[in-house]
This record gives sequence, C-alpha cells and structure tokens, in this order.
Amino acid sequence: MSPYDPSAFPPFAVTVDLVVLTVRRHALCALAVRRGEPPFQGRWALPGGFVRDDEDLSSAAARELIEETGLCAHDPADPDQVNGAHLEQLATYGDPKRDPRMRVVSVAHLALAPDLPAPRAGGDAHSARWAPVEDLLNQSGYGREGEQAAPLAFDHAQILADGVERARSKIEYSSLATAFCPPEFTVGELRRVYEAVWAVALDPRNFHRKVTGTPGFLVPTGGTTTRQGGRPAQLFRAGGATLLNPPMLRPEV
Amino acid sequence: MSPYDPSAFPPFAVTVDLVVLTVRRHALCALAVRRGEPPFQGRWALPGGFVRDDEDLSSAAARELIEETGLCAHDPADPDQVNGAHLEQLATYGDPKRDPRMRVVSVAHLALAPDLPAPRAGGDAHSARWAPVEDLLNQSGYGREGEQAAPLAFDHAQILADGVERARSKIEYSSLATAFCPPEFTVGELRRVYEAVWAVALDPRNFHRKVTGTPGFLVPTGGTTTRQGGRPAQLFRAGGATLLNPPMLRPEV
DNA sequence: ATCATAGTCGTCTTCCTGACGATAAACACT
DNA sequence: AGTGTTTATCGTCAGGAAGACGACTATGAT
Repeated sequence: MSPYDPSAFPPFAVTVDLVVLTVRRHALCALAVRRGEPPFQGRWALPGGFVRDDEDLSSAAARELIEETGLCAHDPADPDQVNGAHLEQLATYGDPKRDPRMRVVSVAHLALAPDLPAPRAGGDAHSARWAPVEDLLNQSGYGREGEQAAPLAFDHAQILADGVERARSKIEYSSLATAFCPPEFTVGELRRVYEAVWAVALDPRNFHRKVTGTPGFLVPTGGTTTRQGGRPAQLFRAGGATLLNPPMLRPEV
Repeated sequence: MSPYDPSAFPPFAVTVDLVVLTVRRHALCALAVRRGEPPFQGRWALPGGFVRDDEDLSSAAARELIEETGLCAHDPADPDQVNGAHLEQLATYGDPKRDPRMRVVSVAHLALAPDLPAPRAGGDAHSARWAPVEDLLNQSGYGREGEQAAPLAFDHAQILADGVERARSKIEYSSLATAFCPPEFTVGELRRVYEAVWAVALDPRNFHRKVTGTPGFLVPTGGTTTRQGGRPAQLFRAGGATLLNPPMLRPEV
C-alpha cells in the first residue's frame, strides 16, 4: 500500500462552522442563518461552509465570518483578530451520521464580536439573524416573535452549547470579555457583558474594584461618557494583558 | 450544483494524532513512535492514524490509544475514559502544507495515563518509547541515550506543545491530575504529579491541606502504604468532583 | 428642588494561601 | 536500642482577595 494511494484512506468533506456571539440588549446572542436547502431546509443553523483546497482552517473561519457578518478585513498579523472580533478554534465534530448526505467533519470556531448591525444573509441562507442563545438552545421555548423555536439543524445545538460554555469559562480567566465591547467602553458596559454572558447580577462596586485593580486589564483613555444615563463614566481601552490573575470569579448558584 | 455532488467540495484525509502523557521518574513524558516510512522516515512522531469510514473521531482516538499503549478496553459508557486513562479532544490542525503528500486534517487528542509499561510498537512505526516532553520539544537538546534529538515530524512539536499546555492548565482547575495516578494513590504521589507536570516544587504541607480540604477531590480508602519510604501514607481514590473550586494555584515563575 | 440612575470610593469580615515550625511513623544504619 | 533520614500530617500566623454593603458624586428627568 503506497502512502500516496488515495484509496488507502476514506475521503472526507471538511467544513468550518461558526459560533458567533455578541451581547445585545443585555442578552448573549448568536448568529443563526436559515437553511435554504435540504437537509433541514427552513431550519436555523450556524453559519459555515466548506474549507477550500488551499486554505488553512483559521483562514476559512475568518473568511466565513467576514462573509456572514460584513466585518471588513482580516489582519494576518494577528490570527485571533478579525477586525475587532476575536476568533479561535472551538472543537471538531465528526460523527459519521451528523450529516445525512455524506461524511462531513466540521471544525467549529468561536467568534466574539461587539454589537454589530443586523447581519446580512449570504451563501445558501434565506436569512440571518441574531438570536438569544437561550432561545436557540431551548427548543421548547418560543422565539422573539413568538414563533415556536425548532431545534438547530445538524448537531449545531451541541456546537452552540459548547461555544457558549467556552465563552462563559474563558471570560473568567482571560480579558476576552473586552472582545464584546467597542474599542472604548466603560466599566459598567464591561460589567453588563459579564452579566449577560453569565446570566447573573454582579455587584457594581466589587466589579469596579476588581477590573480596575487588575494590572493590564483596562487602560483609561481619559475621556468620559454618559451613554447609559447617570453620572458620566470613565472610558477605557482593553489593556495588553490576556490572562487575568487572579481570575474573575463567577458567582455560585 | 447539487448538494450531493462530490466535486462540489475538495476531498480531505482525516487523521487522529495522540498526545499521550504520563509521569515517569518525576518527569512528564509523552509517547513517541519512530516513523518507518517517508516522509520524515526515522524521525520521531506522535502516534496516530486515519479515521475510518464509519468511525467517530473519539472512537478513532480510543482505538489508536489502545493499539499503541496496549490498554485493554474502552468503556463506551464514559467516552472520556479508556481503561483508566483520560482522553479528550485537543485541537485540529489543517495547514494545507502540513503533510507534503496530500491534504490532511488531523484531529489531535490528549490522553493522560498512569505510568504504563514500555509501549509496544504498532502500525508503521519501527519502535515506540516514552520520552520526556522537554527532550521532544527542545530540538537542540539531547535524548536520554545522548543521541541528538531531531525535531518531531510534521507539525507534531506544535501539537505536543499544545497538549502539554492543555494538561498544565487543566490540572489547575480540574481533578484531572488523578488520571496520572493508579487507582489508589497517596497525597505525596499526587503532589509529585503536579510537580512533574508543572516542573515546580510544591510545599508538601500546603498541598496536603489543599487537596484533602477540597470536597469531592479525594476519597480515603482506609488503607495505608509505604511505597515511597518514610511514614506510611493514607491511600485515596479520585472523588466524584471534576472541577476544583477554588482551583489549585500554579506558583509564579 | 427632588428624584432616579449610574459611577466611584471605603470599610469590614471571611476565606484562602504561602511560609514555616513541630510532631509522627516508618526504615537504614551502627 | 539509639540515631539519622525520609515522608506524612497537623498547626500557626500574616497577607491578600472577595463578598456584603454604606456613602458620596455627577448626570438627566419630572
């Protein structure tokens, strides 16, 4: 058996699927596209597509992210950044039966983005929308417009759940929560990100002490804002630190 | 373009590669096999192989693990356990140039095993051995027998480095370090695992207080042992807890 | 002027950790 | 038996971090 013999190994299709998360209206939301073709025609799914012949996995994920969200450019110098959004590999899903058409291995990626304008549909999708992850994962619940929420296509509910769990745990020990914020943000906005992702309420005073006291997490820009009403707040940028030590503590219960 | 048209997507070969870690003689070691065929003939590589047509990724990883280490059985009830060893997906590597022969996407898995007998060679490998990860990653160093250590084949040095980093961080906040221990072990043995994986020295008294004080981490079996010389130590089994809260703290520097 | 809303600074208590002293129980010597 | 060595285990103390929460500040709305 020659190592070059193509019959020596079974051929697979390889795709990337994207869990794109953002925080809108105090809720953690994911990008979902409606499938225009069978199987699962008309059902919601995660955006994704085939990896091209000469393309790295991360490049394919960045390309799909740009296509689906309209983010403009990818800085090749930082493979984890796509125009302000964070992008990382999540996990790979390869159950032989996960796609009824053929053997497909999907390399899922996780993207965290600030609140973006309404998504544009692309590819084989009839439409795309930001949906609260709670609605997408809770198939017995109802969507925003009162429609019965059907479960996501393929194994995308599992992929989404894994992505949400990754995001929830990663903002504990890294500064990734800032990826959900615009370039300049207030402590309160950052706190609302944590509250939305973890679905908990945090004490504003202890949160303020923690994030401003962690070296390298936040850098004051000097400006202030009144975006949220109330007393004006200092504006910050994300500092250079990526790992928070000690970490943010997620409340019990 | 029909969704069933095989020319609509490029075909890939999909493999699993294994980072199998264990602790031997106070050092973190990985399983390496010597390649018997080109490319990289004669070089050390991680064990691995093609995913079969009807096989899940985790099944393929478990099969390779059993083939390479001689572990006897896989309990389908717990997909993270292979006869005492822990197995989890690590990451997927798909650079178009990572294999000079063809387009190969490799789904790397991480296995943590107690000290096993000398490995048996299998598949296309001339031989297999446990090697300190430091030797395998430090291509300018020398191996145990004084031989010049060549870098690992393909991108396996990167995969191994990622696996080691995963193991190092995961024993901080999970009870996974017990996967490096036999079914019954002492606090001292567990401490030597942490010391080997992190390559640090830990205070035996504080370590003892920490692990025995964390609920669900360790369960006393009632027995004692004198395996290491000195005063007999209590024997423990791994408790049900998987997440350690608060985590073990890795010393700075 | 008063209220509602946010932001920011402090205080107090509790818990956890790191540093390290002291004791206990085995073995290897002499 | 006695002494030293090794490892295990318990205790004490000081410092740091986090939760609970009081107090004050600066805006806009009524």
